[in-house]
Amino acid sequence: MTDHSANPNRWGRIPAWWLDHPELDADGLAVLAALSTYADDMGVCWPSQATLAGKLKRSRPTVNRILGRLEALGLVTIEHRRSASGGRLSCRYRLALTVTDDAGQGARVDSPADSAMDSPCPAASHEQLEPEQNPDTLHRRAGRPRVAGQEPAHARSVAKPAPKPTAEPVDQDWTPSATDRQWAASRFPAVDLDRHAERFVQQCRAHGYRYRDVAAAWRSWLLQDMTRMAQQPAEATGNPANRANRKADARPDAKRSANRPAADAEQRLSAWASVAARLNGQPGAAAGTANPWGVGA
DNA sequence: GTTTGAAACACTTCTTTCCA
DNA sequence: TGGAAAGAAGTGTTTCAAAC
Repeated sequence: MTDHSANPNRWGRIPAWWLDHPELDADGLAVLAALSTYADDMGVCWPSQATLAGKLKRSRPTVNRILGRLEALGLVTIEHRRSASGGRLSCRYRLALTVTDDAGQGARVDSPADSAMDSPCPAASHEQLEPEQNPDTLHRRAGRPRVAGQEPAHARSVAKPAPKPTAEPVDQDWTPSATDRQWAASRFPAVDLDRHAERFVQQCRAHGYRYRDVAAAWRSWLLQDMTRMAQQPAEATGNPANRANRKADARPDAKRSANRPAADAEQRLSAWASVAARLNGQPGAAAGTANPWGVGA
């Protein structure tokens, strides 16, 4: 990610649904806000606890406790890092920028509490992910011609909101269309598409996931599943021992459960699928990321 | 009862110092 | 010059007492 942590002019992005979270207090929001100023466009950053404590004028243990609560709420995913030689590094924090079933817990961007009178910005201003946050990027943006749908969030706040489809739960009988099957078969000919689609439907219904474009969401799941299988064949087998050993190796004194990686992957999957669905609903809205999942390409 | 901060702890790498 | 030992530095976690 771009290292702009030392730049005092950096800024962060705070999803409105964080404010609607019933269990997120001021301290938690402060830590999330601090993290967001370090995070990249995917919400990933790795400031040390000491750094966060210094910025927030709190002690390091206090920040650590708040981070623990945020992780429990699903608002941030904490990954303990080790250097190549095994040394301990600061944790990597992944912010939950989009609403997932685990992290949302009743909080919705389109919360009933947010009437039109309470919303100074059009809903569309929540939608776009920023490619970068450093001032250099802002300057570049200011000097370059804009493509429709690529305006930064603060600029879009005064733009006319684009109509967006309503997110709907995945139908029990949903199956990929012929076009979707052709698309999937061309990329992953060895995959049992019916089985994958069935698992997708069951997972979505089990967690209450809602999508504006179910097909795009399924494509995103498929792409991510295949990527995971290619990168982590041992974990993809679902062998608990492998996951436990990997975690133990990464952090011997950890007390966290061994199934964290699976939960992390599930959360990321949901978030990415949600974003992919929205991007698919707004062609060319990837803001320079060139449609990272290739969905709808 | 809850929240907070100080202190101590464990773990590792890196640097410095000493000695053969 | 090279290896071993000691100390410093940086990280996250836990405990405990004080304040609210």
